[in-house]
Amino acid sequence: MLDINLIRENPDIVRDSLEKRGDVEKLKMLDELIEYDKNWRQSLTRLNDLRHRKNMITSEIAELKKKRKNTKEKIEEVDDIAQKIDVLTGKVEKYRENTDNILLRLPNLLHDSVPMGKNEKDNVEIRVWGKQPKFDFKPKSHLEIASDLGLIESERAAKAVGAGFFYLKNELVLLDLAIQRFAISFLMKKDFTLVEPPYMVNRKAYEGMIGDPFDFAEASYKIEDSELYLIPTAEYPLGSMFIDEIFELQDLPVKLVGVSACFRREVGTHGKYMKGLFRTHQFNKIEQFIVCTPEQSWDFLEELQRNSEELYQELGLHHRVVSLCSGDMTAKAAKAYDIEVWMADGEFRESGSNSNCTDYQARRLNIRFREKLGQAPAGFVHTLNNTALATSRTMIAILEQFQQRDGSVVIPKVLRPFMGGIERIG
RNA sequence: GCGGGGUUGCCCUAGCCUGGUAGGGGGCAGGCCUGCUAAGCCUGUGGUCUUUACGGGCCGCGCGGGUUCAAAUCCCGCACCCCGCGCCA
Repeated sequence: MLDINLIRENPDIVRDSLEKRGDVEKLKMLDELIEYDKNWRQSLTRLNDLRHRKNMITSEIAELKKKRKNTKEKIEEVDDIAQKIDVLTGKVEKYRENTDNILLRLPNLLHDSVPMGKNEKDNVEIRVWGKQPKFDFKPKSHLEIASDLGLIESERAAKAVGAGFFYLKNELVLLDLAIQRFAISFLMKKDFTLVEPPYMVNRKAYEGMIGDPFDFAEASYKIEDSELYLIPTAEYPLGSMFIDEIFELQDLPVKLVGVSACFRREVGTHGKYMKGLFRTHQFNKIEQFIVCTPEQSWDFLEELQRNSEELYQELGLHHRVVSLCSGDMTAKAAKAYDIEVWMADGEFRESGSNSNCTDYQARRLNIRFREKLGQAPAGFVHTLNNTALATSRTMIAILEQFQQRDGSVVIPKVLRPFMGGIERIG
């Protein structure tokens, strides 16, 4: 959520950012918001005037009562004002509701360094690491590899659950776990605190983290008969751990590594790449999450990025880093990098995403920090989240990049200690 | 699931029975007095509106309703926390 004061004082900054995102609809909403806010403030002033008059008379009544004098006239007068207050209150609330609804839907301000662009085609490649694997045979897709090795059941999953779910078996399960253990060890060495969060959050937490609440219904799995939702990423419960908290300066930054399953409905992704494990309703992910001061967040964005890239490098996976362009940026992010890993059909595809959400989530969730002990909070913290490794997409890359002519797959050295020394599957 | 206790500003706490300006302490900030291991005193302290505020107003006691001229206080509903009991892998 943006600071309403920023919108009042510098609407052009907000407008420029929305134009850069190419979000015509939100530009219109911004103008509406400014109008609603103006009306809200005007009618609030009038309402407060009426309340003031009512309070004055009320205390006069208290005085009269003390002196045992007649209060009938005053009470009639106050009844009259009370009616006007009722009417005006309804108006004020309506204006406020309208501003709030729009405010919640406006995306974060973009950082100056975000490249201009319309969609993912305009993302800017920053680095490519490793060499494209060369095969002297026709490489298979991960789904073929895993099926041929008896490591995956998709048709049976469709019977038991539905499309987009999978049973993993034997070495593929071990690989999944090894990827998680590897990423966890790596990040714990870098002073991240390991957290297994709840796999469900309540509505306030979900809406606070997501950005535009409009996306909410499409993104979330709701638990029937409760206000609980399956998490789409550990980021959600990690961030909402700190709802309404005030951090002391010396307790920042908070560096967390979350380990969890993630659940996504993937509504509205028709036409996108769907093959095999790439887009599933459930997958496991190791997530980096940071809470810090506004001064620290841009350095941490780069630090988180280095961590992710090191993980891919240690795995030996050919990948590239792109800076997301203005049109491809999620609502909550001020700036984001994606890591795209190479797949055997010759494409780089997103396997992780690193975002600085600045104070956008913190303002919604009321997470603040204090500059000095005993003082009132100085402002909102900044939050960042970055995939360390999502097991499904990392497994795709491992299976496809390290496949052999005989159908077997060589396991990256760094993972072997975490899977009982297995060097090769198949 | 049942019973009991609780939720007050940056923190702690009083006020609730018996409705009438949210009081005290701590911390923090500023000021005053003083001068020797220091201490004392005063003022301020949340959000918001008033274009700016010397100022003024409104809101704010877990959340949402209700009663009332007036609600932290009374009534109803809900959430969360603590204790005990029950159930449970």
